[in-house]
Amino acid sequence: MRQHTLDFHHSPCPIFTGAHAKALNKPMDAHYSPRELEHQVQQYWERNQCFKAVEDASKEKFYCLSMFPYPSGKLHMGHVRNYTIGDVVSRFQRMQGKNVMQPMGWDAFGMPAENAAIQNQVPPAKWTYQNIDYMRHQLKALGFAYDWGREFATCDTSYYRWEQWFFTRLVDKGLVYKKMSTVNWDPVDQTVLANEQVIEGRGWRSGALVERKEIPLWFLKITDYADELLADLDHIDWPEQVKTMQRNWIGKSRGVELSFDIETAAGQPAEPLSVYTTRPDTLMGVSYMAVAADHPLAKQAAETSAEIANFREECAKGGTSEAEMAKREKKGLPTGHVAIHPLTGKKLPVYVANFVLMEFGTGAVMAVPAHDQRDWEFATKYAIEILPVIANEDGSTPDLSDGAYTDHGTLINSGEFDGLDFNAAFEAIAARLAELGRGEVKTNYRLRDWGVARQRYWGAPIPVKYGPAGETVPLTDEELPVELPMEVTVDASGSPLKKMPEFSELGDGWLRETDTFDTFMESSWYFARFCCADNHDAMLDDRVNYWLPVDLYVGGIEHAILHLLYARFFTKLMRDFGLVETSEPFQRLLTQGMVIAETYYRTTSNGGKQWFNPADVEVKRDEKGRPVSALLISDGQPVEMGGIEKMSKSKNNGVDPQSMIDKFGADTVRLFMMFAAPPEQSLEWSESGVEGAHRFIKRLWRQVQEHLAAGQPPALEIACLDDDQKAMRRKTHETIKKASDDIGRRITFNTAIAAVMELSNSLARFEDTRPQGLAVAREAVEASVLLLAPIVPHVSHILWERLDHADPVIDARWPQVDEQALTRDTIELVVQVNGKLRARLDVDANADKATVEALAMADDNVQRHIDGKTVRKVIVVPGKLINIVVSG
RNA sequence: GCCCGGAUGGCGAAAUUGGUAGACGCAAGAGACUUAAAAUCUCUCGGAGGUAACUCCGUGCCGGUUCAAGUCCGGCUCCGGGCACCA
Repeated sequence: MRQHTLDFHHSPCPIFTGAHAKALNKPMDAHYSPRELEHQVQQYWERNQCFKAVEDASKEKFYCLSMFPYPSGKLHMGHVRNYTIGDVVSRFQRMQGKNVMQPMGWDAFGMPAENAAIQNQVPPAKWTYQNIDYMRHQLKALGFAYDWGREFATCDTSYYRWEQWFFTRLVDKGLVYKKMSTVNWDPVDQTVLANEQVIEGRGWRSGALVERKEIPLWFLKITDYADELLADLDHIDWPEQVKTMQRNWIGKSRGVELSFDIETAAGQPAEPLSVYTTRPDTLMGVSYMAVAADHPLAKQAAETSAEIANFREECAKGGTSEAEMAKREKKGLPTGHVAIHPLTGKKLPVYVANFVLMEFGTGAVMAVPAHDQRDWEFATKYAIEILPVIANEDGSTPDLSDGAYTDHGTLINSGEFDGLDFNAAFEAIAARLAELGRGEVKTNYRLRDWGVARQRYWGAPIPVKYGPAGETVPLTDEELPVELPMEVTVDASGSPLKKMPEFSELGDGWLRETDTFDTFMESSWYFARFCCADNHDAMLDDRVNYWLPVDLYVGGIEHAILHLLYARFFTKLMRDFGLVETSEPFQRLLTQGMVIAETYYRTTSNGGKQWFNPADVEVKRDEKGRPVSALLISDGQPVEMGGIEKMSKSKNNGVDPQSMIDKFGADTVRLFMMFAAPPEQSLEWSESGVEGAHRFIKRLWRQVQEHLAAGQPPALEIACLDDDQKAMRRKTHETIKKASDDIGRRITFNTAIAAVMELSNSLARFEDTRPQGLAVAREAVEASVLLLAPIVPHVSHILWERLDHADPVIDARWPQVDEQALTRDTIELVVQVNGKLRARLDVDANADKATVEALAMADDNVQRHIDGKTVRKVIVVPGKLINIVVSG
């Protein structure tokens, strides 16, 4: 079954036997041997420190950054794709003459290290640094043009000490505060769980029903910057979809905050009930109020009602994630309290409901079931009045039997406000409420402040201490940094810091904070630290203002909101402290798609699924090449095809980049990654696709060798070329034009590569060995090598050398288009009749409209389709097409 | 549930500003070379009909705008990303 793989290894055209290593320096290598070649080129780069970046005010800078990896063990294909994209852009920009900086580091704090520690009894620090060593080695094997001199890991004290220092400054400026917040509590393991660790409402290790628990936590005032975060989106070159997601996340809205007087069930006094609405125009349609289980009114009702007390307990069960809350069945109970409508005096029932949360807004909502879908569902379920107050576009009363009518419109059933449109009604009702002292117009944000405290060990300690009299004090500069103890034992019961008096007790009754920072804190400023990672006397220095903002940031779309928003916020904080000049960290953003692969499984006896790696499976195809079945290579028995999914451990469909590098070389892996799909789309892994990429590199290699063997070409004499030579030259320059635009502007490497493949195919058919023929071929060959140099840098380095260039290809000038070479004598015009293709004409490039029209009309096939019909119109798109519109 | 995307041959994709649907590659089939295989090279390759010229159909589904729609508009379906403690 593995025969073909073995044959591949033993073929007479070996790609990685050692036999040819010595031959590399001779001009006539028959074979392409990536292993030796890549190693040799990588050594050249390292020896000459080719990618060391130095500030140089005389040159235009280009800071290219890929999202740094979490050191989970080894690289996965998503990393390889991410870093290849960044590397291609970096090398391209260097060939444009820019001063390029491309750094790399490690996002080293996080939960997986703690989980590994629990499983393997290895301290998180040791596990992390081992992983970093292995993954660094892998990155080097891929030939990325990094300035390794700037490398750091966020778990280095020399990094996180500055984060601690900056946090104490934020405390001083009042940008940090502590408040009660809800976390997932595992009552068995007695520990706080991340949302990821809550599966269907239960703790992933203990299986216990998770409870919501309130604890005091540290917050950063990101909401102070909400307006700026929103406005500055207009000044950065990010994908529109990402900007839209951030706008929606910030969720700026204009509404009215108003209050309803309350008559409590037991006659106790109660504060007026405050709510916020973006639809004050529907105020006359309010038919009930809903409050959160933790709202004072609900607590009050629970004192006299066992039913409500039980309901409140039920609401405290389950995880805290918004998705889980939103999917939960909407339930509620009447509290017995009555709210008084501020304009009509109408009595409205007050419900306690599980979909209203104390953390959001005022913890209460006014419900208008006629014009809000969620309110409609709740009202329908509990038989509450549904009163339409907004008319259909035609003025009729909306049909509410299937759901709410949520569009804006003219008011009805609203007394004095009848006939007003949305804007007029908004203003009139807001004004009336203000007049009565019952409400005011208010701008609200969906964005909430950033909770940065984690009850975990493997993170940067929060630099705060608590005094015996209840004081909360940030640590002084002399007390910093707070070093995280490295030799610890981690178990499932939470952070060991809490059990380490040598860490937490400072004497005289003072206690140190044992919570650590959210790991998003580290990833919110690492791009700035890369500019001056060797400075151990300051967080940042002047060099940041040479390099920042990052010119291109490359990473997964999954970071579209949280990481990217926090990094933008942090940049604005640093700016306001005079640490950086820029207001935005990342000028241009490229969000790359996932790497996906086919999955294979067998159903086990207990009904579960056993997943098999694609490398261990052979696919059977029918005569059309359609996959029909798959066999496990080891036992020859069938397996099921489970569809194409994101590469993951759980589906066992991950392909190890290392095995592919060993088998085909880094250039092949890079080429395949860049060719198989545009960067923003998901990329399906295909080993035969990789083989195809490998074939292309071998063909290019051979093409260059054959060209060199044909002899030294003379200087190109453009005036002396015949038509075939001109056509070949036109193809070369068309390719340069397209590839430059594709790589430089569009960032679509797949089409750039396809264009070079076309050039290579044209060149293979161009068998002109006359002196000027060789000169034309030389231009084509050199263009191919230069255009591919950012993508397959190792083989390009060698080929460029063979083509007799003294300077390395990394410093070669990007090829320039000769516009003269692009001109054509004739062009192809398409002729349509009623929009359907009927003929193609070769016409003189300078032919006028009348001539072209006459030629089109004269065509036999066109005549057949317009014969006996009336020509109504002729549309001519110059240089492209003619459409003859006929009828009858 | 809410927010943001995506869907084109057997497969990955291309078509950049509304103007030739399927470039380039993979798989498959046929052939050349070879004792043989591998490698390499040549040809075919959306579906249906036709000896051919050519014709009809075809970009997830339904409808619309336009001389012209993969592309624009309205309504769906399915798949993916995010939802604040995975990173």
